[in-house]
Amino acid sequence: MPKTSIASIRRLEILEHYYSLIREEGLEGASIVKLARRMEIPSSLVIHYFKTKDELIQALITYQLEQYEQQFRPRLQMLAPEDRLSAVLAALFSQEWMELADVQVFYSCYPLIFRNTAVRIRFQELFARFHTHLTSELALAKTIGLIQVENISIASHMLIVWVEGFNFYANIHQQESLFRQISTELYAQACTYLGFFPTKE
Amino acid sequence: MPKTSIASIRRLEILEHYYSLIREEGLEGASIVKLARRMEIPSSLVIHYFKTKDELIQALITYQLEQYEQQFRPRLQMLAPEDRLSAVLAALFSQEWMELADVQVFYSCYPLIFRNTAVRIRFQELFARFHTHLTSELALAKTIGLIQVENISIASHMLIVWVEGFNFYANIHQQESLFRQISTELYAQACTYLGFFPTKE
DNA sequence: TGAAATATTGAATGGATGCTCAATAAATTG
DNA sequence: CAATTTATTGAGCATCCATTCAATATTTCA
Repeated sequence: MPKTSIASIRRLEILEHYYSLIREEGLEGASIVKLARRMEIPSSLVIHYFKTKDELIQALITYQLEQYEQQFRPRLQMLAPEDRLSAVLAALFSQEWMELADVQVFYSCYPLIFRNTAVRIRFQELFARFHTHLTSELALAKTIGLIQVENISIASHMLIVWVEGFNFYANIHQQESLFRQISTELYAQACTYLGFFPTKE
Repeated sequence: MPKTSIASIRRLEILEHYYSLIREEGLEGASIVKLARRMEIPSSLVIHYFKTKDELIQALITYQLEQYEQQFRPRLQMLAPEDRLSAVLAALFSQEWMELADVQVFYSCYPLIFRNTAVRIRFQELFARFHTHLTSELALAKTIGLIQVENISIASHMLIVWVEGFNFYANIHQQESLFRQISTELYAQACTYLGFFPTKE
């Protein structure tokens, strides 16, 4: 008698398969029939758990954004306050960060914000939380005199813009050397902007 | 006996309708049948000009990226060298700039870079040209001592990252006040980064 | 244990999709 | 003008799609 009923297990199973299907074939290539075939269940079972395709996509996005957030949250909370900020900044522009969410799925869902209000709101919420975390991180750093920047809320927006722009641009080029050049420069420029001078070791 | 044969006219007509169809229904909702219905022609005529759907999408992206480029090119070449850079920078983070390409179409096509090599290359080329223009703009500014930044090639990459990140982030929020705040800050920070101090009027 | 609720199946529906094909109309060119 | 190429049409095909439905199996719980 597990608290997680069979229903929630199945739903999760379906979402995971849907996720990997989209990863391989894109959002437009991922149909319920293909999904069911891949799981070796009738498509009607999928519909049993998600009444319509829109409901499935909605759940997929929630799942995907939760995954993303669950991964970046711990990365923002670690270490002693002095080392912390530089670690956070380095993480933001790292290869590792870019692979938090599967880019294929993430960028396939993104254009839905233009037609699907529910999706737009989910993205807004995600980035609102991202912004909150960054802001409290900057607040901490400012308290102990690590950074000088005046408006930490705006500074957080700036960091997000840089991270997202970096990901967007890097995906197009998939070129190791350019990637490193830009990420290094972004890191340095972010430090300057924040008025932050990490003690090198 | 126009040099543009009836074929190229038709092809363009089809692409324009396809573009506006995607704008309304997204890439996944835009089928050849719907496209033909909207143009009041049989779908086989569409196939006559674009043998497969992939060919149609390919042409659409070329068309879309050309539109985009034809619009930003003139915006980067104007005015006297002294006023020019600040105008360019202001343009990059403007509402107007964001509307150069239809966001719906642009961001719907973007995820194709992950599975469609031809699409990826087209995006690479577009941004390569964008980068070239920006770099020569910065080179000019540096020659006349307007900016101090050392590596103008990297600086151009940075500008692109900021522009794209800004667009990505702004689309999510569609909130006028936040938009203005961030764009103002980005402009200021870009000036600082470049070592550029526009003479205010 | 037995009744009600849920999970699972498989067949079926109507509609859309990408695309083919053969036929006709129009334009181009020798 | 005649021959050939191109543009346009409409019917048709196999396939896939999201979703429905009725029937059966399994689980839950009183």
